Amino acid sequence: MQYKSEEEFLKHYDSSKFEKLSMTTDIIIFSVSDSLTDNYRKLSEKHFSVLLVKRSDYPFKDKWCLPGGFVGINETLDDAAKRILASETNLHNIYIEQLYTFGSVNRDPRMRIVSTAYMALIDKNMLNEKIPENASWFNMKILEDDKSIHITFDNDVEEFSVVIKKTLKDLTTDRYSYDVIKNNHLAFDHAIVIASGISRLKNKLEYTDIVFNMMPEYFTLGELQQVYEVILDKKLLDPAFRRIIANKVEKTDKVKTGGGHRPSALFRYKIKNKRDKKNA
Amino acid sequence: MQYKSEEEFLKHYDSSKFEKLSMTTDIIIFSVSDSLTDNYRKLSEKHFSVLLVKRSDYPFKDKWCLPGGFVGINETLDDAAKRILASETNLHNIYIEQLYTFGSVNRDPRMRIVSTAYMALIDKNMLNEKIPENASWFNMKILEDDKSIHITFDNDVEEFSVVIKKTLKDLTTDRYSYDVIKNNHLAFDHAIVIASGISRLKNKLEYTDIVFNMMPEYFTLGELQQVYEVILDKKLLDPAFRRIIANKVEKTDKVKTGGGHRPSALFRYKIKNKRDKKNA
DNA sequence: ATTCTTATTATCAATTTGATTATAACACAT
DNA sequence: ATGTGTTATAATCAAATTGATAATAAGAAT
Repeated sequence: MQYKSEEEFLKHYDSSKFEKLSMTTDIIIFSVSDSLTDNYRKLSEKHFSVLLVKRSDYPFKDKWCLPGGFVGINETLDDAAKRILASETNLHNIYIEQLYTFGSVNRDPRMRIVSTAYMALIDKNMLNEKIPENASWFNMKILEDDKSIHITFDNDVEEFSVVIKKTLKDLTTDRYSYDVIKNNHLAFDHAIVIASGISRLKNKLEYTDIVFNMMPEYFTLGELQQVYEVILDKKLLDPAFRRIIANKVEKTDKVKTGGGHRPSALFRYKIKNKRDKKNA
Repeated sequence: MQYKSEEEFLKHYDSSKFEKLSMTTDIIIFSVSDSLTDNYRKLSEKHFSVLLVKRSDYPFKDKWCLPGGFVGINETLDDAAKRILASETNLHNIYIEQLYTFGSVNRDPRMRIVSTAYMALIDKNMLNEKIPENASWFNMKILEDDKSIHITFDNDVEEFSVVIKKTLKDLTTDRYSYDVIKNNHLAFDHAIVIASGISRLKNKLEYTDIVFNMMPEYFTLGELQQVYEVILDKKLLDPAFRRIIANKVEKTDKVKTGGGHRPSALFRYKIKNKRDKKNA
């Protein structure tokens, strides 16, 4: 059949002729938390943490999963992600970026569901409002090598771990494909989604200022370094770290005392001067 | 209603209760081509090129677009991308990676269609089989600054350009959102899809070996440098380039003569020694 | 043989990194 | 008040990397 114009074509268009599926978005909400390690001296240690939700219904009843939900027919993917993020945290203006779209056929036992994963970073200190009843922050301990990723999740009530095998997918870009080896507590393919998010975040830590989305307005360089160390799972040398970070932050006249040692200056993220290309 | 088990739940599950939509994949197939600049001396110049398809039907009849197609209900996104890639090039084992999922509501005038874009890189010399009748390679000339991207497409028969405005979306990661300012020849939101692909490729050129997916087995360092230069749209200093590339390639005993100057050695991509972390 | 052109290596200063050591200043114990 | 432990912060210096320019190489054209 021939149409004379785009308008005419669209008027007769039968949208039912193509197969349709459902889409969801899942949000990996990362943050760093302070855990008291020495109650007496009020020393705290930073942890890399993720927000998980306990499933109350089938499928995967009682397993933990990422906050997520269906994408409305008149809703953009970004809007769906922001809606879900806001419903979990009551926060707006949060850093969020699209991560990857997971489209294997049987990732959901109910039906064909393609899910676009997003990664959000928040400063937990902003979380005045309570998170929902069925949600919980889990501290993560990540051990990664060429072959596998081992993530331990801990929310003080329960602890579990997942093990993911990495297989080099492409030699030129060092991309890996992930296979879950051990996972008794995370629903769907969310172990892999989280692993992908961790990988993205680790990479972006090194070449962007993304970390500041997880920091409060004022922080010490030691605290900032701890955040890098706990996410990258490696110790950094102080002087090298300070050199790298130096032109991204500015010293304020505030200090943090009480640590039983020399007080540390509080710094603040420095809004980049666009003319100064070296800050990029 | 309460179910006793996951099996029972799934047996009664009504998949029609959620809104459904269609998904497509679009593939940005990038390559580099040699264009003769001096017929007499057989001098050629490299161009960064992309494969476009002319739409024969509505919507966007007679406009150019990326090769793409609907994702089958029992087909993974990756499989759909590979299927479409193979249908355009008759090539398998091509480098392909997922790029981004475009999910705005009205990106297709027919109905709600979410599209996951993939980027593929090929060496055009491998293309023995002809590309389809309605497809064409376009050389691209890319001019980019902080504010905009200007891409000129040229396939020797026609030439057109698109202009895209960049708006800084996030300060910490220098992410931009793209708005099409001028576009009379590309269908859908494919101008933005292509711009996103170019951005991804430019970035990956600098920290991966992705470029070798576009190179023949044997190449001179001059040719390789030209590929970098034409994609990044800037001149590189020879010694610096050679230092960076040195441990990624190995010299063979073949040479390329006939250029009216000292012959150049032919190199080959060196498979990385996994123990040598410095090559990563 | 001379000249042109690009290939390839050499050279060297400038800058950036890696790593260690030195100094600062608070909190606590004596 | 003094000393000790702890982390903060700066200073130092060798090693490695980068930016930039100059020097040499070798086929092809004249």
